[in-house]
Amino acid sequence: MSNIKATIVSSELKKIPLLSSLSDDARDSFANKCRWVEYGPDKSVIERGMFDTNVYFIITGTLHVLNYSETGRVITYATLKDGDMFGELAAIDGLPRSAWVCSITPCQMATCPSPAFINLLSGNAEVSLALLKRMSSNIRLLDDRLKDLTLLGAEQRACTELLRMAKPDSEAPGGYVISPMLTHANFANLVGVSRETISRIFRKLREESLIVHNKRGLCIPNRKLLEQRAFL
Amino acid sequence: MSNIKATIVSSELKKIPLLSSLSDDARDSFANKCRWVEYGPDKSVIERGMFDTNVYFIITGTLHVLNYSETGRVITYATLKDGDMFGELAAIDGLPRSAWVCSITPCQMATCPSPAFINLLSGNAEVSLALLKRMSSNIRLLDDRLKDLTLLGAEQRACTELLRMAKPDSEAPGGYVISPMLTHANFANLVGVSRETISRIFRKLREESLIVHNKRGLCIPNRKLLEQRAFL
DNA sequence: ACAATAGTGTGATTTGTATCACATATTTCA
DNA sequence: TGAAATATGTGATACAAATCACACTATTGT
Repeated sequence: MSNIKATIVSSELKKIPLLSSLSDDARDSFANKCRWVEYGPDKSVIERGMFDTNVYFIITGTLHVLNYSETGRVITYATLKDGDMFGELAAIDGLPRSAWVCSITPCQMATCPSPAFINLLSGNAEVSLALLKRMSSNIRLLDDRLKDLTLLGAEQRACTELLRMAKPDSEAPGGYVISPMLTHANFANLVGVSRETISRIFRKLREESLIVHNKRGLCIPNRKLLEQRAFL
Repeated sequence: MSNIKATIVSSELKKIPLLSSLSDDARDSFANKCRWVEYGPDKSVIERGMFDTNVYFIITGTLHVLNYSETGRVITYATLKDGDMFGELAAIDGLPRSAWVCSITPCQMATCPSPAFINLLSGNAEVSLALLKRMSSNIRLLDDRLKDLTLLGAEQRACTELLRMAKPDSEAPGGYVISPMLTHANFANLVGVSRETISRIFRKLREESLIVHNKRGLCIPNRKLLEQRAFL
């Protein structure tokens, strides 16, 4: 890779929170170990069971982390966006990939081989700690979803997931939005129910004005009310 | 804490795989930051929502990591044993505890405050990396269980969990054992089904000789057969 | 050795959610 | 602009698993 390209990669890597503690020099030299990769929409970046160990840093684009059953049903673990990373598990433990990662939108990413990543971690306690934090929050989320899945019904889980995804709405004071909203089918995979069930649940929530659909996505006018619904 | 006590703690900490890369000196000085704690059986060590951030290293004893629903139903995430650790999430990110940890048998543990643990990680890339590995395998397990829960039926999940828990049987060549076996109720919480359903599933598996109960616990004479059952 | 407690087995019934089978919208792009 | 492809809405039915209710069996302790 040319130095010019590496310099470009390095400046793009500034957008990755995990690497924010690196000095310019350290980031430059790490960027030298990275490759620039681009994917179109609906492309598979990582496939379950493969033995590659590269780490990916998302500069722009959206991807889904998911798994299939033999019968073709899907479970979605997470939606990844600009600034996120993935592929760290295999890079750390060398085991085969545990899930698929597929691009939704076109994606630009920097990727580096496992040894370069391990080397980065060994030499930078701050990056190491940042990754530990990332993985902690990952585990907390997985714990929560596992709990929801065994202890809650479909409607409660759907509400909980809506609350997790909602961000304060800049255009409606006090309100929350999910924008852009996933398709029912995708949301269903995330919650672990059928598409039809999500459709029925949303109808009810809409009838009670707990959620509102518009062009911006899905709005939650009153978060408290939805929380009440999620907890009983 | 007296130096004598710290020395004892240090030698006990040798049993913790996570700390195995530490030199005697480094371990001694870390042991100085630790406190020795003991719990009887059925005691709560960590409670969901609490803001303490201590890390625990299990010298002897067994504990369960779990969560309750409002209705009293339980989900068990993991069983921890000698050499394991817990409490690292809160120590790393400072957030409230995400689950309960309860002693099953009497327990002896070393515990240290979050800053001492963070300090240990910052100064020891090897320990840091070992923890990253531990958390990676944790995430893989959670991913798997989440997948099983949404994509598989109760019987398949029960078989999968049996396979996960089984270890090669030293007394029966080629066979596997789970020893000691959990109660049906506990196993049910782990798999995310009712106790009665586990009872019925075990009856079927016993009728087909896929599992055998005896005083040592639960034996799996032919792992391959059980795997077949789990995958269809 | 006995009662008390904890764990297990099994039928009958109810429940939630998947599945099937369409109708109806909405978006995409030729 | 119209046709194809995607996404959504909704009833009817099927089914797996929870729940309820109780008998039975081990384990524990005094």
